[in-house]
Amino acid sequence: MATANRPCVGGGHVCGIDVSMEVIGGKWKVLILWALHEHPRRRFGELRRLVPGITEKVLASHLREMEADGIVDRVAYDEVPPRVEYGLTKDGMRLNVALEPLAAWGRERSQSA
Amino acid sequence: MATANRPCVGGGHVCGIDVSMEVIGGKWKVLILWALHEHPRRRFGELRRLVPGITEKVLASHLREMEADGIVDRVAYDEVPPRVEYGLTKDGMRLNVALEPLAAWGRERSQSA
DNA sequence: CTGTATCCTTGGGGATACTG
DNA sequence: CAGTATCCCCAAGGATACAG
Repeated sequence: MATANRPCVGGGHVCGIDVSMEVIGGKWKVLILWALHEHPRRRFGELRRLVPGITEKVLASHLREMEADGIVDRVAYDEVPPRVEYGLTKDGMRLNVALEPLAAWGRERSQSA
Repeated sequence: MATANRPCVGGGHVCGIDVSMEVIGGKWKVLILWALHEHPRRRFGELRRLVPGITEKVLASHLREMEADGIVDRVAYDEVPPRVEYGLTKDGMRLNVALEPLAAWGRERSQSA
């Protein structure tokens, strides 16, 4: 999980924001998080439609990274045709909650713009 | 200020997180925000030291973007040698507050790791 | 349907030198 | 001190084709 090479210290304690930024740093990750929050347990194809503009390759790689980071879990059903469902882990849900104030800030900002 | 070309809608309302992500998207921006939060009204050179690893060019361009986004304000004193101070605007402070839960999430995560 | 495999492009950021 | 000006690089993403 590639530790940050930036100290990000102040007054002797770590700020922690850099850790979070690495996890949500991918171009579409917060959007995937948001989609999974509003539409729990979504399939690959549905996710692709829920995040317009993303390509299959990027969606797949982002999902794998998010899985490795423990914020998304993947359940593959052994069927034909294949079926896979993605959902948020507990930690992913907590991340989403932690993201809410930031989202609110963005919403206020686009309103007053 | 380059509007996102991503809809980021769900259930009919905009999520807003994409707006925020554009503002804090630069590689070092959250660190600059954090530094300015812990050390208000800092000079260019001080900031450079407070954010170890950043180059002058990138610090300057990030500061300019953050200024354009209205989260940082720049005060130049007409002296010799030149002296410039950077600080957070009201909106920048609110952004920092909105970032705190995310920072907490990151802190918890590095602890349990 | 759920993905890989390839190939290619772009721009954000790094290194360095220079200036008012 | 507080920045520009250049040049360069590379990894994150995009487009497209193919596979189990």
